[in-house]
Amino acid sequence: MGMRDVWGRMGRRRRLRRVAREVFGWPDLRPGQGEAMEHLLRGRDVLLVMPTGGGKSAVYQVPAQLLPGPTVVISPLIALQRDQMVALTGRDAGGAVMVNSAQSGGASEDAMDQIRAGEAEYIFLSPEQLAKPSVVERLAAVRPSLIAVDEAHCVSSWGHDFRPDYQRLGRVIERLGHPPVIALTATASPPVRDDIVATLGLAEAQQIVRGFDRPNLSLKVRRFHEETDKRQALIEDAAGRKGLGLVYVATRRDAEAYGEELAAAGLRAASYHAGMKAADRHRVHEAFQGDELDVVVATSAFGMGIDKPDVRYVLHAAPPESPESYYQEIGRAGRDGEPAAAVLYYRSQDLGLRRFFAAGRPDEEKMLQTATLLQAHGGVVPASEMRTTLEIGATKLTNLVNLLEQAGAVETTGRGDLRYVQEGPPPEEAVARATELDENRRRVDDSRIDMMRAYAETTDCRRRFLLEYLGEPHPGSCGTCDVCKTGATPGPDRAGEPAAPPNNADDAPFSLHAEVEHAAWGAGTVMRVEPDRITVLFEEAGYRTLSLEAIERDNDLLTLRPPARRGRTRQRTPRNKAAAGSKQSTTGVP
DNA sequence: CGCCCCCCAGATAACTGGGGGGCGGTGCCTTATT
Repeated sequence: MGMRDVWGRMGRRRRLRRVAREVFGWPDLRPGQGEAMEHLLRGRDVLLVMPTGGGKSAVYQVPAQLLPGPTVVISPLIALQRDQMVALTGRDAGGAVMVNSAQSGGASEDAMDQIRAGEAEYIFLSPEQLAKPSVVERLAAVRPSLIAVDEAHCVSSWGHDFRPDYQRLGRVIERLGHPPVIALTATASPPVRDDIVATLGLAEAQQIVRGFDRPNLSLKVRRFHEETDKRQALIEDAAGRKGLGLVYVATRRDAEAYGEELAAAGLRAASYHAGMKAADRHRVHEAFQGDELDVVVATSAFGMGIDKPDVRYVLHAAPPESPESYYQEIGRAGRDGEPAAAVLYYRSQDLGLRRFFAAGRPDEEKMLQTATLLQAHGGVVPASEMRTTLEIGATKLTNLVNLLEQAGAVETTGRGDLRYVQEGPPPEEAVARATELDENRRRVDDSRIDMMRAYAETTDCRRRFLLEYLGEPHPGSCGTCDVCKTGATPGPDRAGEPAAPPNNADDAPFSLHAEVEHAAWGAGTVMRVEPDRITVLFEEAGYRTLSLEAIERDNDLLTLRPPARRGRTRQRTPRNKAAAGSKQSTTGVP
């Protein structure tokens, strides 16, 4: 963007410091914060990956004070919008408002009026609000000077089907004149970062990634064959622990069942899942914050926005769908820097539920109908009309439209209406293309589940596994996870197998993060190197593990890609910065 | 994909085993009815 660089570097930093101090009461900027803020003032887009409690919100709040127009904050949960708005209205920061369905239409109108009149600096909304052309038009008219996408990993994890309006935020950003954009998240592996940058359409985004390592978190996996054994062991484990804990389960039913069993074992236990009444959920949340509970048993519904420093353990009764989700969930323990435990109670069968969740396919019949109707019509069709004709809801239609758009068959007008692309492929072909794209995505999702299995069954250092998955090389073993401590995997399948020695990326023919090309699976990046095998993340086939023996046998199977041919840009953060950030984050943030 | 539950058959007195159906997560939003 062509923002004039009216301030020199030192001037910018000084101004940012002053605002941080005078408006927000922060004595100084933390590592990573100042750098990200400066990029925004310079008109650049930023992707910031920083742990919760590291001061992510400050990174958009402070520059917002120095930029001329209002700041649009896109946030996935109304509860998060509310928390942040309340925090801002307590300061002399220019006012904050929100627009959502939890408040009256009048309140949302007032919010818009305040933004228009310059009486509010920050406006909080969900992606679904921004799916309404009227909302986007009104925001565009007040020329926002900054857009913050909070919990940006949702763009990647929820955009595909659950909340498809995330997939459309790139268009919204364009319609709002593409001012500087900052995407914020606590956990994102390199491919997820790329996905966020691509989906939001960030230009030359500066990626600022602080380290992920949490040395005070001990990692452990306990393997079981029988469900009842696993259950009993988990209950005994939790009942014997001191301090506050979280137990993550896969189903609502298990949230209730484990909650009851832990209560019977004498703990102050509460269940939490999305099927509960809002008032009950709220009460559990309050009790958790207020130290009235020993343990919360929850589905993945519990966690976003939580920043309680003294959680001492996170037990998983079942594996989540990816190592990043796992890291996100265990990262809620030990934020105070004191020792905390992360234990996965694992049965390979439990991955079945995750495979089921990942298996959902788009409705091809409705997709074909959508395409056929639009092409036959030849003109612009309002989305609402299409919903009525097809008898489907907004979520489903947005999903189909997203896919058809990616297939080059359908486009949306500025007013949010639908139109068949001139010279676009015929409907049958469009559906075939869209289906293939969707299958690609499912293959990658499936391979993430495979990586979760690999974590649970690894005979190597668990910390290294997670950190390398997240793109942070970790030479050597941590010495504190269960594998490092026992020198062998605790599982029944591979008992007795010696622990793998630390890898030596320099000697390996394919080193960590090398860009490779596979005869059948195409382009990929080496994500993990072990003595006898490597794991590659292929752009279309997902994570695949290849034995070095097979690679040596067939010279054409896997080849290095020359840098010029690399399709996608990986991490732009210099290594030394990531390492410096890593050291900072180990101090723990209360 | 893997489970739980129900039903039924077959054997046997209060059981067991097999087969089939249904279910399983995350949150915006809207809009009509108490």
